Amino acid sequence: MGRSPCCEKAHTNKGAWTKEEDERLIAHIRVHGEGRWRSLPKAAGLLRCGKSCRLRWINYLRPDLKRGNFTEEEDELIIKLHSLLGNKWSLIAARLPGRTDNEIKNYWNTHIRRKLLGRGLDPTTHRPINERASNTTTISFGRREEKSSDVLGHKEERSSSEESSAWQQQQRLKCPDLNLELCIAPPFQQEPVVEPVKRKGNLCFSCSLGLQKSEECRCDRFLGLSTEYY
DNA sequence: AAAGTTATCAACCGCCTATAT
DNA sequence: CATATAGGCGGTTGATAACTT
Repeated sequence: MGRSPCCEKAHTNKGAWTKEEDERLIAHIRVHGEGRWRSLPKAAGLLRCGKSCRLRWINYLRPDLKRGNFTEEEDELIIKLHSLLGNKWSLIAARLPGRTDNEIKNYWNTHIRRKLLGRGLDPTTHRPINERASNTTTISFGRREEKSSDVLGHKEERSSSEESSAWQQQQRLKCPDLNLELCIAPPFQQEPVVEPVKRKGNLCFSCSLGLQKSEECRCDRFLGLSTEYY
């Protein structure tokens, strides 16, 4: 017994949306508003999964979507937010009006990741890549064709090349094709942007309730970042 | 011009959480 | 409190456009 499917898969369309499907979805949401995604397809006369409708609306049809290329300011804001939040794309998207989490996620994977690598920064940790060599310990589990003997102190023990190759053969049998590398690094120490107490104080009541984008919001900062970007 | 490779991005999948019953 | 359901999220896939050989 697995988890029940979110909708009836047998009678639902998949893949790219047609113009007609888009129009039906838009017309339905204009009249009934967002929400009740599970029942929406039937009500709107769509042969789609509710989740698919929600995704199509949020990522593509919503009228407030910005579209177009990301600006340099948006790039830097995404990088800054990612260094603070990690892969929390929905939280990052919440700070970029008109952009969706899916769009930002795709943009990160295709552009920003490379941009950071070009700057010599690890896109995951936001730390310099060459820092890895000095601050990390690498443990390798693997067979080393030529040098395994000297590392483990077997070099002197080998009296002939024949004996050496027999020992290597033995090691191969113990670790067939195993070539794993584990890297251990100290946790990333990010300079706190603001003091925690102060940060809390900067959140207005609606934000403290998790309503960052509400009309009642009186915050001018979020996670220590000025909202001057937009 | 054709074939092969790479980049892009819309859409799907499955898991998790919040809420309703 | 336990269970069911809906919504939301992040990771991944697949189609296709763009580019290279």
